[in-house]
Amino acid sequence: MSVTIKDVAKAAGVSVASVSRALNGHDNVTRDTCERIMQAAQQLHYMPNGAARSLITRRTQTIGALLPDLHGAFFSELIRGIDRAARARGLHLLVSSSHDNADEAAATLRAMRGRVDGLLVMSPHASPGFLSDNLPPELPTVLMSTGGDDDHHARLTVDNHGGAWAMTRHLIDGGYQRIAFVCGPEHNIDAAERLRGYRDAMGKLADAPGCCVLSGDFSEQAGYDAGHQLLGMDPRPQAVFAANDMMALGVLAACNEAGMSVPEDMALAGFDDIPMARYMTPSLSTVRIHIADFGERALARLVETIDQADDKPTTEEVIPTELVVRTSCGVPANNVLPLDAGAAHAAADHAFEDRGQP
Amino acid sequence: MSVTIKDVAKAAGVSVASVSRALNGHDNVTRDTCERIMQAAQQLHYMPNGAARSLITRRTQTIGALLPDLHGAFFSELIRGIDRAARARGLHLLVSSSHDNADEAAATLRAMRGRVDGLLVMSPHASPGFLSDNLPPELPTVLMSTGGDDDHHARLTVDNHGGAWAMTRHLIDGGYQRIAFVCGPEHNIDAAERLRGYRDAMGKLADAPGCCVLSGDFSEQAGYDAGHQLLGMDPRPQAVFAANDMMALGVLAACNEAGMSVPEDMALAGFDDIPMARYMTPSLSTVRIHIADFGERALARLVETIDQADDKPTTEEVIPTELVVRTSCGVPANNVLPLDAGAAHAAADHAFEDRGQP
DNA sequence: AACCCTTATGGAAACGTTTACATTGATTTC
DNA sequence: GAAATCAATGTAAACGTTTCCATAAGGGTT
Repeated sequence: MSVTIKDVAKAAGVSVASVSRALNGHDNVTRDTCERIMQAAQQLHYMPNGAARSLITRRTQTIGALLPDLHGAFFSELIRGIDRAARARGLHLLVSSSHDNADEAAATLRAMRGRVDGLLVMSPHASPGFLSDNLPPELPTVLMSTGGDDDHHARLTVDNHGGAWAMTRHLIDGGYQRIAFVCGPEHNIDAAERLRGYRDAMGKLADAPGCCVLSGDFSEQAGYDAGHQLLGMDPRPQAVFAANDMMALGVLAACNEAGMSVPEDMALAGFDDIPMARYMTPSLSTVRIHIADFGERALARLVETIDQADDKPTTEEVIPTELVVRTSCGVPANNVLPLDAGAAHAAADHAFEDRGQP
Repeated sequence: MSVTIKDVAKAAGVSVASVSRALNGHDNVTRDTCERIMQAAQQLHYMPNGAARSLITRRTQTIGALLPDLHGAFFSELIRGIDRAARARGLHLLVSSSHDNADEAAATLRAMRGRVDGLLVMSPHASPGFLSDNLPPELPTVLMSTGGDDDHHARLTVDNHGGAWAMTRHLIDGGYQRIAFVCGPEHNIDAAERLRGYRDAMGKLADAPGCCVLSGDFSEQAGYDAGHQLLGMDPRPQAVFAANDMMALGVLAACNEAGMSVPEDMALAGFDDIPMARYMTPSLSTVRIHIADFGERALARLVETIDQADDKPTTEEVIPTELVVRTSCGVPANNVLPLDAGAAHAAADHAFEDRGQP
């Protein structure tokens, strides 16, 4: 069996209590014994058992993150932010992806009890009651991009509505009239808010002049399909606003395939500003979310909640978005009208923030 | 305080043993009491404490992953693979990034003891002795892309040498003679192997005719810098092989900025085949690693190790790589010589595997 | 020299489970 | 009808820590 604190105590000729004190850096232990203990521990390759320790300290130094998925540029960035903030505080990260499977997500959530000090939950798929049924009570939790009327927990959301509104406005100001929108998944709260932003900017009504809404699911394939549909329409839309960048990529592929050029024949915009957006040709106009900041902020918020643990202001915090105008929308950033002058800017935002590995 | 198994026992009017049995689905408990217990548990919102449970069962249903970083396309894909395999087995994932900080990595490693059933370690930065000093003994571990002479643990590596060799050969066969190579970080084992593959293909000698090695660190910025250097050389290299895709991206940016076109004025190749590679213009010729498979395989291997736990074959497994010829290298896939015919293929590998979210 | 105060150390309880073992009561078997 | 078997349940030990409390040993201060 593996070596425990008792073995160290025996080897150093002291009691387990002293070993524990020495190893945790308490001051009430002699220099001499302390050294003897350290030496014994090192020699035996002793490593304390985390489960036993956190059983009694009621601290795990770990936070759990339940995300809908772990894959893709968005989550990579999100995890980066969460990890960065966690590391800064010496916390570990227990990640989990639910992949729309509610039962599995529930099981995961229950398994978290006793293993984490707090929970970060992103569950954009509306599912009333799910959280209140399955969140361990008494466990500090921060909800990210999550719907529902749960008001016991702090909540962070992205300004999807504002971002979509701004982009739509930008396209309108650029002179486009028939602007199509490609939706995200049906019951996704982010997707719904983006659609609402588009609609509000277009003039509230679902059948406002120029309004045209296609379904999608945030996947590139869905964008590609939507692109095909768009190209076959009779009064063809002049611009397409996809609810995320991956779908914009799909639309672009469909356009290229059909020999239509973007933005000349069809303007294009996305949402998220994933790293790829600025490398595409044409570079993609999009709505930037500071995704890593989002994650970082959420973790910071969670830690606050853990530290107070009593009074919960349960406020909602909104992460702002930012319009990023590149070439794909055919409209210069300063909102001038001409549709053909959009090829020269966006060369400067070539920030080297990425570090590929390997 | 939060509700424990005792509370449930009291509420159901039984002993804690019965509650435990009922909740874990043992068969030796009456239907009647079982129901009563379940009901009490549900009503009290009881969730078992993972720390207490794994303290006695010696199982955590969690595996730890220590990676150099969590960010970027490569790790995103790797985690996807690991997560997929873990979920399939009902295992949780405790991730951690070491960011080259040895002390921090050591602390993390020790903190894993008692919290995980096994460990996945990727530590491409050569550091002899580090692992043997800090890996919890008796803890099943699989080493990924990790050097050192540790022969107690199973090991998975990528065929970096073979991949780099194949790409270099491809460039040579395409008619290029002066082929430059942009290195990865100095003490990185993946990077070293890729360099070795390049050298071997070029003719072993560091100063073989046409050989030209520039330093780098896998970052886009390094590629950009290397690109600038390359453009200033007198007998300018005809082709550049970057040790990873991100650096290739940087080289491309430098070329574009200088008005040089790829592949006409300078051929370009990368390594990894990150998702972005096929979206760039020109699309990037690269060496594909099935990264997700790599992760999946590593986890499978770890689970095997955990399950046997006694005899350790401690074998090494090599993940194959695959040459992906697109347009940036200016050489068609079938190795014909002309340098100017490389613009029409690679349109078919447009696989919709990605699902951006949101 | 008796006192108190401080400091180092050990003993043992506690954390919330699971499980080996003991106990009970019912059912079968002769 | 008593003995033997069996299923359901309870009791208590164990897992490896931390920490409260008690104890012992110094070290000043009267």
